[in-house]
Amino acid sequence: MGEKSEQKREYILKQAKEVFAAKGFRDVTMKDIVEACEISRGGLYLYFGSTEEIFREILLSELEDEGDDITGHLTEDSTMTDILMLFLKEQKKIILRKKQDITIATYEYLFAHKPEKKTDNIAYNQFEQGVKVLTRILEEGIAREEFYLENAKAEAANIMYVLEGMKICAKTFGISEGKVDQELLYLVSGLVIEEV
Amino acid sequence: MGEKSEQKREYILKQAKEVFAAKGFRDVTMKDIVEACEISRGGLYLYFGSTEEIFREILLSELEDEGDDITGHLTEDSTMTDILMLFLKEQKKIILRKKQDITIATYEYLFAHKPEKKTDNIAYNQFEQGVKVLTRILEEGIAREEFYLENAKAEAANIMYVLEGMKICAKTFGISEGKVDQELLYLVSGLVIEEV
Amino acid sequence: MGEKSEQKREYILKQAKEVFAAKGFRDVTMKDIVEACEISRGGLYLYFGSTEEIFREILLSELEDEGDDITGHLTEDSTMTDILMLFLKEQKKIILRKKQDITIATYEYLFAHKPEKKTDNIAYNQFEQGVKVLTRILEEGIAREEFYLENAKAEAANIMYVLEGMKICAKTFGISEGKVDQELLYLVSGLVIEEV
Amino acid sequence: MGEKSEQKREYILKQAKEVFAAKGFRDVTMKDIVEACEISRGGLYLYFGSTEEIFREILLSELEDEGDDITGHLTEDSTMTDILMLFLKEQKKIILRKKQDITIATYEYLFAHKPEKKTDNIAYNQFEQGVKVLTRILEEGIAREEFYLENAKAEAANIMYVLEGMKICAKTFGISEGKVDQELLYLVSGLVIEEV
DNA sequence: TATGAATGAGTCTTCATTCAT
DNA sequence: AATGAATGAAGACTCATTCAT
Repeated sequence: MGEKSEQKREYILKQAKEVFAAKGFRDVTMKDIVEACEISRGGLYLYFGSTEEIFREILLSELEDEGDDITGHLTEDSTMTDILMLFLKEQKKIILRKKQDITIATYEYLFAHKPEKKTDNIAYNQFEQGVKVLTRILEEGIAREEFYLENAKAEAANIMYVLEGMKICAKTFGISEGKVDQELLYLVSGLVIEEV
Repeated sequence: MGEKSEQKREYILKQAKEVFAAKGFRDVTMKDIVEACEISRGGLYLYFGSTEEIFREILLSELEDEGDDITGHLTEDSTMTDILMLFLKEQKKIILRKKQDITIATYEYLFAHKPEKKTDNIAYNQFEQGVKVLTRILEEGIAREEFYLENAKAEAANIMYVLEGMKICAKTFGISEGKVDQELLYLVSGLVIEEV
Repeated sequence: MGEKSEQKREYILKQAKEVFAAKGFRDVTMKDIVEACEISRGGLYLYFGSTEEIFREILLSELEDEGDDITGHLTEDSTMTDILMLFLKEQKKIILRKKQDITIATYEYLFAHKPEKKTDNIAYNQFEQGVKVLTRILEEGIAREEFYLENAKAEAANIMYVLEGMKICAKTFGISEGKVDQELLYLVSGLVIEEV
Repeated sequence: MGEKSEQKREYILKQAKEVFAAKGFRDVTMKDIVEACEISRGGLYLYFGSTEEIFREILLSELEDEGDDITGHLTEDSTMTDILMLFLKEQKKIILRKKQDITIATYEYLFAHKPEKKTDNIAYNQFEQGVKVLTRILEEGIAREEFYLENAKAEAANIMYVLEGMKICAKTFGISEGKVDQELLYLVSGLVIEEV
């Protein structure tokens, strides 16, 4: 059999995630996770060999959970501006979330674990996925004459950098919700063709 | 006494900076620094009590080194576009630098050391300083009719977020110089009034 | 779980006691105990967190071992003088013992660990316990007209101070067995009603 | 020259005594004394090689300060009971003193520094000196028919043990002034011939 | 004489990891 | 599968003592 009880595996990841959210990545020891799971030291090693391994798993499952939310909305009859706003609102939630937030742990992990191939890099994939989704939204918006833009892809990248910037700022010195709203509004206002 | 030899103090900071650049903040031990300085364990403790203390000092001296570079140019007869480009070029260097780069160490340090007052936070001060400088440049550019912009301050914040975003992306998955140039160009092109 | 193996716990205490008897309290390091037990550094910390903790345990078990020896004899048909002599002989053993003697360690420990409440103080309890036992013996002796005394409790306290005095003298400059006998005899001779 | 400046030597001993009174013997480091004296590390070593050496000196000068106080009174026309009370009052002060009290430091020192010859032992000398003084007082009292006693020397030793006992009890668990008075009164009441 | 920077040995303490049961 | 006692390496920190000035 590949991996003992799949159920227990999931349980460990769930508990461990809370620990990482609370302590970041570097401060977490196997002992912390053992205690959070109320299992034995040896028991944990049966499933995972290190905090790195555990965190990588958590990160991958996070990546799966995200994504396609927006694409589902692309077929609806709402305007592209609405959809863009929806996307940004989702990002805002990520930027400001406090509970179950492994953002700092993720940065700490990434600083210490640069994969050989860029495509193995979770952060890269997440960024590129964002650019892709945004590009689709913007292009469709241009087609529908909602947005005025010459280069959808460049704008998409630009927005993603802003979002990344706000994310790291939120974690290093904190940003108020007001500031985030203000910035997101500024981003959108630059795109939308104002009705006369 | 000004705390033992000021010269040795500087020497330790210099050597330590290299260690932090190479290993980040969390991985660095007092032993690492002792070895890099080729002094005794006790000798280091004569000057600094912890890696935190050492890194804080490095960070503060970094902060001093930066700053007013640009403001000096404000009186010259170059165009504001030139000055903006100069500012961004400086930022580009920071984003892409490999040598003596304590960016990752700084993030790691900040994650673990959130000061009570926001104004004590080095990252916050650095960000706000950037916004201020940019705002001055943009406002002057607007006055001189080089830039077309309604809200200089909002644009300044926007640019700073983009720069922060690129900085963290560079450290988590790497950005090529080309990408940075492209993005910076995109930023500027949105501002400048195109000559007919 | 009753904290790992109770057997090993006892073993550590036994070995540690020898170390404390040999070196006093202050000179003993966790390393000393680790070596005396032939276990690993981390292994010791599994059971005890400090020399203080270990010594406290030893002290408490000592306290249990002592005590009621004498009271058991109170019902027998021996004279009270016999019983008093028995008590003093026991004390003499304590004063003069060399092997497994943690007296000095105990003083060192007490100097450094004064509990808030007097009733938590092991030395106080030991002293008061002695006074109580002696008082009972003396009172019974008075009742049986073996001893001539006006204040049993005061005499009990007096005897205890003498014993404490001899204990500390034995440890600071040494007392010969002859001197102890002489002093104890002097104590008793002052109490007993001489037969005509 | 034997020893640099005698004045500085005395100064160091004076400052050091305060440190020992505050921290006992074992906890005091050369650094503590350096700081208390506000001299340099090397400077202290010029005069003394260790805390042991310093403390020994303090102890010896203490011994000199004590003593003959009482013998001076032997020629006066006060009763021997008065003189005995005076002696005990002096001892009471020692037992209860809090300020400038190096009693604990002395015990700690003695535990670790048993001299070869008993006559080199400060504690022994102090004890024997006490016995001698008391014996003289008691003998004179017997001669004057103030005290009823068969063996002055034995009683003297007995009293000294009681005093030692109270001293150590005071330091390990504390004795109230009332208790000390009570005990001393009990001691004297056993000696004095009651007037009819 | 006097200074105080520098040394390095020694202790404490924590953790990842193993392994007998 | 699971347990948890045991190990030992590694890092932090302090102090007595020396030595160039």
